[in-house]
Amino acid sequence: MRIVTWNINSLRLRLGLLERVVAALAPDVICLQETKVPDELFPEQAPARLGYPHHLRRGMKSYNGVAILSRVPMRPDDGAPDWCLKDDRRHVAAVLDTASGPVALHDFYVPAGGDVPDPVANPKYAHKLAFVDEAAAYFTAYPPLRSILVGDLNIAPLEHDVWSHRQLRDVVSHTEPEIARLNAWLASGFVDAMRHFVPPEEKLYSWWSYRNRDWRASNRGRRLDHVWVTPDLVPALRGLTVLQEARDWPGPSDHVPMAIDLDL
DNA sequence: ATGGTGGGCAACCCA
Repeated sequence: MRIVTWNINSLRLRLGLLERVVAALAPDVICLQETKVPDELFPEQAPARLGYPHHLRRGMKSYNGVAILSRVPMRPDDGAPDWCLKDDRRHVAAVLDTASGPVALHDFYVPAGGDVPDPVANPKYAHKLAFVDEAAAYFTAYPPLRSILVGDLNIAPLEHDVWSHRQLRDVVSHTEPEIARLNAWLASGFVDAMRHFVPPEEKLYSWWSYRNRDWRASNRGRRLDHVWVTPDLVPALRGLTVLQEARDWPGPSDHVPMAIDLDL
């Protein structure tokens, strides 16, 4: 089973690149973030045309939005709360019907948090911290089993998840309060599946800003996108592919797609 | 210290 996660930064604008992701990675399941399309304007025929007869979407106008496309049957999992009571379409969950039994799949888009790393001065940063606190509390209260959590978590927790740990200490996405909360969320029942494959002393990024002349030359990346699995699925982990070449495709997202393989 | 580039969608919001 191959599951892809990708912050597509507008589903409608990048349907062609989504097709390219399908050709490059042949995923069984695709989790998207920042679809930026309300449900009533979702391109209804696109998933089936790409080979995904099953899909779930939770979108809104202009901002946020998540979707899961699947080749394998799944049912919606509506158990989670409305995070921060904002109804801002940052999470969709499904239960996948796999050969080894049901597996829960969570697709998250965590608030980016604005520019100023001060929850008093910056409500977007306060929202981000509260969102991660809520998610950690939820999974602590309802310990996950046979679960996969993916998405744009907008936090790069490790020193080598950013191009310069020293220079990003006070940059939102790599601040101590965010990292502490992300670690608490992870500890609520998950293992970092990306770092299962790539040792923590090795640089690993999933996002490169649009605001660089040459993203590859400067390589000022961050690992904002994550794949977590519950410990009971660790023995099923088979591989990780970060499709860095997609950052060079015409009209790219600033995030690259990545695939996790599991023997399910 | 600053501003750099994107998307959505019609003025600035957000990343």
